[in-house]
Amino acid sequence: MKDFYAQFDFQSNLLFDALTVSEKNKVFTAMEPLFIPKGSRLFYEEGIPTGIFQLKKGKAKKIKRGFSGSEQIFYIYTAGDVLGYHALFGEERYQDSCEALEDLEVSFIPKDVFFALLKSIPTLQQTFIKNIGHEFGVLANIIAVLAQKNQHARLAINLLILDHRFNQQCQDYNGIDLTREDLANIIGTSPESLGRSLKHFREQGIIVVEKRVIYIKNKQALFQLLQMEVDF
Amino acid sequence: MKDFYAQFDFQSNLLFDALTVSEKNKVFTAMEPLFIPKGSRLFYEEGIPTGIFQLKKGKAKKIKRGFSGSEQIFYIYTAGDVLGYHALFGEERYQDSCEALEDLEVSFIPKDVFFALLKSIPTLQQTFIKNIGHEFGVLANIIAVLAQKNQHARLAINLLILDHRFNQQCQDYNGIDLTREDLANIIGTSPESLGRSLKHFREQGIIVVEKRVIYIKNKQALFQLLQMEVDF
DNA sequence: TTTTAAACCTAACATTTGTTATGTTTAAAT
DNA sequence: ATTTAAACATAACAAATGTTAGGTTTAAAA
Repeated sequence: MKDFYAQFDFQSNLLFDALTVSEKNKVFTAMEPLFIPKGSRLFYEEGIPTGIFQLKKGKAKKIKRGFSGSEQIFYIYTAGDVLGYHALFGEERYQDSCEALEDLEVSFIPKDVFFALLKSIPTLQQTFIKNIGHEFGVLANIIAVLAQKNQHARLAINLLILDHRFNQQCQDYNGIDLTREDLANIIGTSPESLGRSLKHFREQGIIVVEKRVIYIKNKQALFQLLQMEVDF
Repeated sequence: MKDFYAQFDFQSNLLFDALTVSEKNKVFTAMEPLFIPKGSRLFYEEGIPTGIFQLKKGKAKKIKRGFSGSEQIFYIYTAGDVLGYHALFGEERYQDSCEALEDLEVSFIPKDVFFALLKSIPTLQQTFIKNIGHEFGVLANIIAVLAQKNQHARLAINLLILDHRFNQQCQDYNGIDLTREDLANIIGTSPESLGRSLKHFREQGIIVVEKRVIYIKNKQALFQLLQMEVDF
C-alpha cells in the first residue's frame, strides 16, 4: 500500500502549490471574501456555475440527491480545499451540490476573473485538469469500497479517511465531528445500523465517543479490518 | 425523471458529433486500426498513456482493482465509445484498466497526433473536458446507487442501463450477455447471490434467461422496483 | 468427437443489515 | 433558566446478503 490516503483524497488544497510566489499573489488578490452560514449551499445541482471557491475556514459536504429522495454524500471538503471548477471547465451546469456543515469563510473567484487567470498563468489550466483526472480515480475507489466492503469495513475506512482529513492540518487532535445521519450517508447505511457498528468499535477499544465526536484510539485495528498492510 | 439513461451513460460515443464534416475527416484519417483479442487490455492502471481509443466493434470493461484483490467494474464500453483521454489531458498515468470482453476492433490515435488535433480543431478540447465533467456526475450517480439501493434494485437499475447500452444501436434485440461474475462485479455482490436475484426476476416474468443471456420482458416492473416514474 | 475446465444453478445455513419502537441526551429556542 | 425539538443510543425482530457445498450445463482444449 503506497499511499492509502491519497487514493481517497481529492487533494484540491494543493492546486495552487505549483505556482510561483508572484502567480500565487495574482490568484489571491483576485479572491473575494464570502460568508456562508451553516446549512446554506455554495452551489446547487443543476445550477449555473458562477466561479470557484476556496474554503478558508469550516467544512462542507458535496452531495448528490439519489433519484428516490435521499442524499448521498460523496466528499467532505475542509479548510484549504478549492472546489467548483468542474462545471466551469465544461461550460455546463453543476453536477452536484455543496452544503456548509459549519459557518464557512470562503474565498470566491468569479468565473470571468478565473478564466483570465487561466490565460495569464499557463500552468494553471493543466494543474486543474490533472486534478479532475485524479478526482475521477478517487470516485472509482469510493465505488469499489461501497461495492465490495461490508458495513464495518466501510466505517473503518471512512473513519481513517475523515480523521486524516480533519486533523492533518491542525496541531490539536479534534477527532471526527459529524452528525450520525451525515456519517451514515457517507458509508451507505442507516443511522441506527451505523450506531451498531460504532458500538462494536467502542467495545473493542478502537474508538472513544464523547458527545457525538469520535476519537480513534487504535488505527492499526482499523487497518487490519481492511486486510491491508499498515503504513501511516 | 427527465433522462434516466443519460445519468448513467458516459455518452462518449457522441464526442465527435459536434464537429464539421471536414473536422471529422481530419480525426478519422488520423486513426490507426488495432485488434485487441478477448481478455487483453487496452491499457493498465498505473501505465503511461499512449493515445486515445475508439471501439469500432466489441465491448470492454473499465475496472479498478480494489485494494483487497478483487476487481470492481464501474463501466462497460460499447461500439462507438471513445476512451483513454482522461490520463492524457492530465499528463498523468492511467487511473484504471480497460479489458476486452470480446475480440475488439479499435481505432487508435497516438498521443502526439491527438494533441495536434486538439490544436487544429478549437472546439475539440472543450468537448472532451465537458465530457469528463459529465462522467464525473455519472460516477457520483453510481456511488448513490451502490450506497442506497439493495441488491434487487441495483440489479434492476443495471439491467436497464446495460440493456439500453447494448441494444440502442442495433436493429435486433440481443439482450444482455455477460458472465455472472462480471455482472456481480458491477452490482457489488457475489455471483451466488446475484443468481438468487436473477431467479427471483425470472419467477416474476420480468426477465427470460437463455444460456447466460438475459432478456428483459417487463421494463415497467424494473422501473417500479426503483420507485421511479416510468419514461422510456 | 471426446475430454476437461470453467461457468452456472440451487439450496441450506450463518451472518449482516434493515426496520420499528422506546427512552435518553443534547442543542436550540423561548 | 425553561421549554421544545432534534439528535442519539439501544434492543428485538424481520429481511437481505454472504458463504459453503453439491450437482449440472456450457464452452474451450485436445
